[in-house]
Amino acid sequence: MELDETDRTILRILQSDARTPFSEIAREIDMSSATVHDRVGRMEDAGVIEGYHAKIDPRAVGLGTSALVGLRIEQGRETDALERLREIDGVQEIHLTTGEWDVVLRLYAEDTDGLRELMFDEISRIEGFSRSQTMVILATDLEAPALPI
Amino acid sequence: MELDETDRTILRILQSDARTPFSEIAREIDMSSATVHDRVGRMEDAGVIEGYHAKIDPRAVGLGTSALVGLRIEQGRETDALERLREIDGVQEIHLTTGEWDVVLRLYAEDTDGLRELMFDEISRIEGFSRSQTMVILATDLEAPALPI
DNA sequence: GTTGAAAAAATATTGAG
DNA sequence: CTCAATATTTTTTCAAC
Repeated sequence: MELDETDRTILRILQSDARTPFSEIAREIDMSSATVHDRVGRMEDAGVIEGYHAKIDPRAVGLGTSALVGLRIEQGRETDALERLREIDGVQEIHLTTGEWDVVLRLYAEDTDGLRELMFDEISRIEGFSRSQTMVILATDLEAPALPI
Repeated sequence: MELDETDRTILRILQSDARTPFSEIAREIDMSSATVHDRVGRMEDAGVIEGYHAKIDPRAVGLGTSALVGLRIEQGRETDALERLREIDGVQEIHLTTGEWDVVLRLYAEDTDGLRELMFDEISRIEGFSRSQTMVILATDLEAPALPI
């Protein structure tokens, strides 16, 4: 789908606040709210807008500990291993990467003990990983909720 | 702030769809929409809900390439280096970690050339980094927009 | 594609238990 | 904290350009 500058402005606004009324967006882009409604609908249909999500403070829900985990997967076991990773509660992201690791995970847990449980009782039990490295996130300095559109 | 099971259910719903009408949430938790309104407002005020954001497909806006970058920072240069990193367009996340790297970044760029520009023209120019490793994300298998509440 | 206006639906507010 | 009722806003639809 082709996006013009108006579409991109709408995306910027909805990225920073998904609950901005269409009427307010309409004022900012100097068009009617019916147009905003139309354009947003088309971007939703086209998959440009994938969804609207509340951002929750992880600590507030008892998930104060996070980590990045690099994994090496033995050849031929990729599909199975990934499928099992996907099913684990606390595995928030799975990225396939170039470089030292084949896969990098982002984990969330209650505390370091929860992290240990995730690593030893869940992830380590999956066959196919030859090596791993855990990087505990001490602090997140920036986690921009919006892409630089 | 103390969250009861009702609050957590509301959070789960708003995480998966931030635009769910309060009336529908009310039906699901079997309370009035005024109560939902009240609880959501209190969770917003308390910072439990940090915001509502549209999730945009990065490829649709020309940001089809992403990478993780590990960095080592020379002692004493942490504050300055982080501040400059924060200002760079395309640096989406900055995590301070234990282990091999002091800092791990998540970058977004148009393509591999944009990634090179980010790395060589922006990040490498910042003083204080002694070593770095770039892991290009070939694919993202999972990127859950919701925490396991 | 866009618009204004009407209809439908949702949210914000109020007052009371 | 919760609710019902009311007031206000927003979303949605639609005929017309």
